[in-house]
Order: sequence, then C-alpha cells, then structure tokens
Amino acid sequence: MSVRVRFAPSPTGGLHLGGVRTVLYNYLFAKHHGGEFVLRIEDTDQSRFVPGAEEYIFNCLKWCGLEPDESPVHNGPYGPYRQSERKELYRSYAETLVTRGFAYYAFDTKEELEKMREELKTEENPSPQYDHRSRKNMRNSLNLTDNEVKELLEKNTPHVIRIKMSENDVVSFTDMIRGEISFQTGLVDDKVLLKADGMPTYHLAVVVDDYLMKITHAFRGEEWLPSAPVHLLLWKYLGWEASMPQWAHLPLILGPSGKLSKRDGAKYGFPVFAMNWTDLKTNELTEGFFEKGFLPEAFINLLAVLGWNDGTEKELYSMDELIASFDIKRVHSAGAKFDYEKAKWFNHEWIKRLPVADLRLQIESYFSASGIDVSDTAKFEQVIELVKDRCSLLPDFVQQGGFFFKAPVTLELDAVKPKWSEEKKQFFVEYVDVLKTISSWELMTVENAFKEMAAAKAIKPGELQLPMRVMLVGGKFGPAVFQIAEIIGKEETVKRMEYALSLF
RNA sequence: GCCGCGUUGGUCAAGGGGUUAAGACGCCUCCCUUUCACGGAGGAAUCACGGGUUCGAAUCCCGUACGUGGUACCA
Repeated sequence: MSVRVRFAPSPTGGLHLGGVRTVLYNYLFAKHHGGEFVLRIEDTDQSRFVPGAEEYIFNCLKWCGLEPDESPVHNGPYGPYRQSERKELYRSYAETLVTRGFAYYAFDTKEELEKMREELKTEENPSPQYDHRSRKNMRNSLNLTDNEVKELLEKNTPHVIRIKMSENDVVSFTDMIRGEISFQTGLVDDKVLLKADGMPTYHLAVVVDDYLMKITHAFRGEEWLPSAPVHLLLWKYLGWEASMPQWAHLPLILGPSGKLSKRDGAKYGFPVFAMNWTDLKTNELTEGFFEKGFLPEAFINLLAVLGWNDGTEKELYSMDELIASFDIKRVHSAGAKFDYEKAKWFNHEWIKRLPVADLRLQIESYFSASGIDVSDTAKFEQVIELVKDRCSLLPDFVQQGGFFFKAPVTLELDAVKPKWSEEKKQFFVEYVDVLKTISSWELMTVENAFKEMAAAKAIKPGELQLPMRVMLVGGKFGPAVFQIAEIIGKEETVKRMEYALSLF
C-alpha cells in the first residue's frame, strides 16, 4: 500500500515555524517512501474564518518548496479537500456512532454547560469535564427518554453529538517517535464530535477524513497527544481499526521562554512565521523568515535538523538529501528551543554554497528597493561572489555590496581622523594624481602605484589602506581595497577619493 | 488540580550498561588578514535530583523536582 500523509492546517492566521516543520516531516516521509503528500484544509470553525489565510498557506508552502500532491488547489481523487465542503459527510458517521451506542445527543445550552462547570469547580478541580460522571446530570439522550429525544430532534432543538467515553478502559497505541503510550478512558471527557451548526469538530473530521483519504501515517504536533485516545476510539467504534494510520506526535518548538509565540518573535527580534502575516483585526504584523532575508533552502534545512538528525555529523542538507535520509523514527521526542543565532548560521552557510546566479535572483529586489541599479549582471555576480562570505541575511548584501554601485552617502570619519596627518593627506593628493594617469586600470597597477609611492615616502602601506578604504566604501568593511578600486573603475575611484579628501 | 509527554554544556544534539561523554551554533584565545569577513588551531562549558538493579549506570527501574502540552460546540 502506498504511503499517504497529510498536513491539515486551519486557515486562521500565520504559518508557524512548528507548522512548517510538521509539513516538512510529512513531506520528507512521503517522498522518502515514494508516497503522496495531501494538504487538507481544516476549516470547520466558521467563527474563525480569516480571509486570505488559505492562500497565504499555499504561498508559504510554495516558497518552501513543499508542494502538496493533493489539495484544494492541486485536486486529486479524494476531494474535496476543504472540510467545509465535506460538511454533509460527517453527520451520518456521527449518527452511526449514536446508533451503536458509542455517542449520544446532547442538548445542553451554553449556559447549562457553564453552570455545570461552575458548580463542579473546586480548588482541586479547576476545570471540570463533561465526562462519564457529569453527563449523568446533563440534558442528553443518555438521560432523556427516547420520546423526549425524538421530540427535541423533531423540533430542531440545537444539539451536539458527543462521544461516550467508556468509564474504565485503557487505550494504548505505539507512537512512531515515543513508543507505547496509554490512557485511561475514564479521565478523558466526552468530546463533541458534531457541533450544533452541523460541522464536525476536529476529532470527528480528522478520523473520517483520514479514513476516506486513505491516510497511512498521521504526523501532528505533540499538543494532540491528549486527545489521541478519542481518535483511537473513534477508529475502533467506526469499525475501521484495520486501516488506522500509524501515529507520530512531533515535539514542540519552544521559544526563549517556553512555548514559541508571536510575542517572542516581536520581543526577541526574530521571525516566527514562514512569511509576513498581518492580523486583519489588530493590524499587527508578524515578520516572516522570507521577508527577513532567509533562503528557503536554509529555512528548510534548519527546521529539518531541529529535532531530527540522521546519526551522522552532517548538518547541511539539500531537500533531496533530506528526502534520502529522513527517518521519522530518528525524530527527537523532546521539545527544542529555537536558536535564532544558529538559524542565521544556516542561512550564511547556504548563501556560501548556493550558485551566484541563484543568489542574484533572490537579492535583486533588495537592491532595487534601496534605489541601487544592479542591471549589470556580470558585475553584480562578481560582487556577490566577492561579498557573500560576509552576509548571513539577504539584506546584508546591500550593505556589503551596495558601494560597488553607488558612492557611500556618509563616510565613517571617526575611523580615520585620529590617525590622520598632513603627511597622509599629501600622499593621497599625489596618489590621486597618479591614478588619473593610469591607462590600464587593473588591480595590480593601482596597488603597485600605491605601494611604490608609500615606499618612496616611507609610510607604512597598512596605515594608508584604511583611509583609502573609508574613501571608497564609507566604512571599515568589505573586500580588498584595490579590488574594490578595480571594480568601481578609475573615474569613480578618483571621484570618491577627491570628495573624501575634502572632508578629512 | 488532574492527565499526557519530556529532561545530556547557554542552545541544537550524538551516544541507549564499561567512551578521555562526539559534533554544531554561540562565547573566549591565537594564527591568517594592516578593514570586515572566510578559513585554520586551541579553550571554557553538560548527563536535573534522590533512591534502587548491577562488578559497573548518562544509558534500565521507581520516586521527586522542573519544563511543556491538554483539560472548549479552537484546531
């Protein structure tokens, strides 16, 4: 049987680091086994509908290179892939469960539920559940007579269908990452399966859809572990146990202070979403890795090894290498704290190893946004090659390479002033004159002229190089100074030096 | 509170009865470089705690602590 996995986000906001990693592990597992990766939209909560969120998810996946094989936009034989469009399907399954005695109708209103929770609430039990104890005192088909239930249903009384958790069983399963896990059913509440609006909850939908879509392996975040017994029981009660997927609950990705939140990102200055997301209600922007200047290759790479390794010392992986070596069983069971410094290191590594032409396409926009013309492709690529060792985020290229195309606006005078002298000034005035006479403008001719003149005047060349650098670059950074002069050309070099001399 | 999951340097982590307890990021020192980087060589820093089991425990078992998630007609 072919491997089929799914990622099932609810389109309610930005796509989190952890979400992307869940997609990634699903994707890698599917591709490693030659299977299919399905994207299903879990939009059963109408009240949380956010316009644009679904399209946003697709954009993120596209940028990451994690294209689904089947989805609302890719189609496939098991559609529709949006749960809101499958609404009619779910009710009959829920009703089958009622008929079989595994679920029941509950007519309790919001107020009645609140009242129950309020009354049962104690210091030891701050959050009472709708469970095998409390259901005895609620308005549901377990306590009402058949006629009463019939009548309520006929009158279209709002109601939900709840799973009837058994009182004293143990449910267990083998998680691909954590091994044997078991739960006492008596401690799990009677989760709602079908809501009053006729939509299924996640619990029903995930089981029905995984079954109908022939999902073989179900990977999801660790936050789902506590509700696993409900899902397990549903597979059993629906009579589908034999086709139940193998489960794996992925560890959480944590922030500097516990669970990684949007707030952490804002607070500590790093992205938590794959791409920029603006909350429609609050207008609050949460930065994305894309906009921050990460390469998708690096983003994928760093996420892959956050919680997984292949047992070797290898850390840098291309997508193909990940597909080849990924093994869900080698995923760590413990949560991992996200380290932004290391994330930047991955990006730096990928900047160094990516072909210049690829890099060029991804950084052009940063230059044009800064009003720098990089239409001379050959020169642009030469510059990229020269400065890429110094860039860990894509926007760094503007700082590190911009001066090749545009004279620095401000010069770091403090770097020169303390050691500046009339003697040095005289040197540069004369040097500029010499430069003007050079006919073959090359690195060696420029440098040799410099050294000869320095020797003649008995000044250490090193003491002169820094001022010259500041003249051409504006600051204390960048590649070899004569190389810069060679690339920007005679006219520009002379121009920058003469301007700088007027300031020093 | 209850339930689940987890706990190897600051962070990511290998190792799953006998190791000098790998490696990476970050940090520090030095070399290269009269800039900033890259690169190279070093360094500081770890098995949460307490009990067992065992000739021997980071590794197995039990407790405790701590962290984290769940405890919704959210996913």
